[in-house]
Amino acid sequence: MLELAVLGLLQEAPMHGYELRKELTAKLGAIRAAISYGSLYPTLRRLQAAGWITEAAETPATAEEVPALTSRRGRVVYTITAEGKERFAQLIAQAGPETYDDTGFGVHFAFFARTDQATRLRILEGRRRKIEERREGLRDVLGRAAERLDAYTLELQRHGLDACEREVRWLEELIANERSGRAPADPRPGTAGGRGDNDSPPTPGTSRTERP
Amino acid sequence: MLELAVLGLLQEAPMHGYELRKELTAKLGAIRAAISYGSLYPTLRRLQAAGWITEAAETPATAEEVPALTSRRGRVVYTITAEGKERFAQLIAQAGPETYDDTGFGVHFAFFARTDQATRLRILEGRRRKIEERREGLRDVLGRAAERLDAYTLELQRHGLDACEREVRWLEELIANERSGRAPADPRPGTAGGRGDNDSPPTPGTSRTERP
DNA sequence: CCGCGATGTATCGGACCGATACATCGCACG
DNA sequence: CGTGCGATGTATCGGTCCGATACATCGCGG
Repeated sequence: MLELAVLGLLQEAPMHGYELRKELTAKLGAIRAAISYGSLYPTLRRLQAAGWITEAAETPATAEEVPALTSRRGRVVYTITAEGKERFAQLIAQAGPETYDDTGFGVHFAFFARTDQATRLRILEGRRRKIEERREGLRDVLGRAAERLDAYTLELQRHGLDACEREVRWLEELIANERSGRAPADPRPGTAGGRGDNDSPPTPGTSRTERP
Repeated sequence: MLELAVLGLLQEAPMHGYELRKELTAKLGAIRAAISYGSLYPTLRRLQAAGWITEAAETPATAEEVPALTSRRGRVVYTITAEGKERFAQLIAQAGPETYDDTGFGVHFAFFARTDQATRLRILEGRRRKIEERREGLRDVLGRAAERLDAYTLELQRHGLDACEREVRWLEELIANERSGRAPADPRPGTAGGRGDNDSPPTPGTSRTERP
């Protein structure tokens, strides 16, 4: 999951670790607390070993007059490679079971602007299915096993059930929007948000496979 | 977290691994998918090594006529020890930072019936504080950094913000109930749910309508 | 009688987290 | 003028937990 997120962010601009973490936190703040350096740095090393990103020590050119007395540790800037972009496209398009759990879905959703419409639809529907299953499980417990459980546990289930129902409704809305070729929460096309580098045209009918 | 959950469940009855997992899934279904055996069995071994649970192979006494031909692997039943109960009480009472994250809070809440009122209040307020912080973070992003983000990411943040606001309201309600000495979602005492083995009297003063 | 789904125990590699360590920089406060 | 503190920045280590996998038994329907 982290792999996908890092690749996605570096596609927007080269960054160093600290910056990456901040951007990650901003982009994924809705679904997870803040990613740890204990995950980030090993992931960066892994990605680099695989050839999907390159690492370049920041040396401001005119800085060699500074002696190596304190062995200045410069920032390390990571840049995505062509292979990395391919890898990202592959990861974003293929949906495994982990694509539909809370974290996995959140990360995929956060990069929907770089995802073609067919895949978006597939992911939204898969997520809906999963949440519906969870919802049924909770309903079962609240119905059949209610007398076995104490009031607090029951209250927890009720709150969870409510959250499920709410998310299903949210997904329904997104799916309907997606089918009618509109951007999220954007009743009329043309106003489509991201000025800048939105790869995939938000309108339907398109969705060609990739570039040469 | 798993440690706390296992200790809590075994306090209700001795169980074997499979059963434990099912109960765990029922009790915590609202907050996490289903715990993996890859976590459960190592945890059981850890708890046993610490002396908090004991492990007993199930041998139905009148079964020695069955030869060891197939080396019948019996079910292993785990029972909590006195030290284990102490450990559980200690874990449930002390609140670290991990007590307030999604999973940690869920597990603590699921055992609120075995938690004294002061601790319940402390945990609910700590959780509220944490969610309020997350909410503020999301509001910041939606306010200040909105133009940097694409429409999908924004939509994700909105949904997350909504969930935060909802949870804060839920917590407020629970806190108010707690302060007034009522069971959750139970406007009048006397109906107090858990008939059975609730160790800690649910509320001060009220609700001693215990049935035979 | 055979297969299949539920019951049941167990391990292994890997992802991710929390704590910790250490170094630099700018600026506010004394 | 210095000094200390919060932000920036890189990095490791131990430990928890997950997903895949393996293997064995049992009851039931076809």
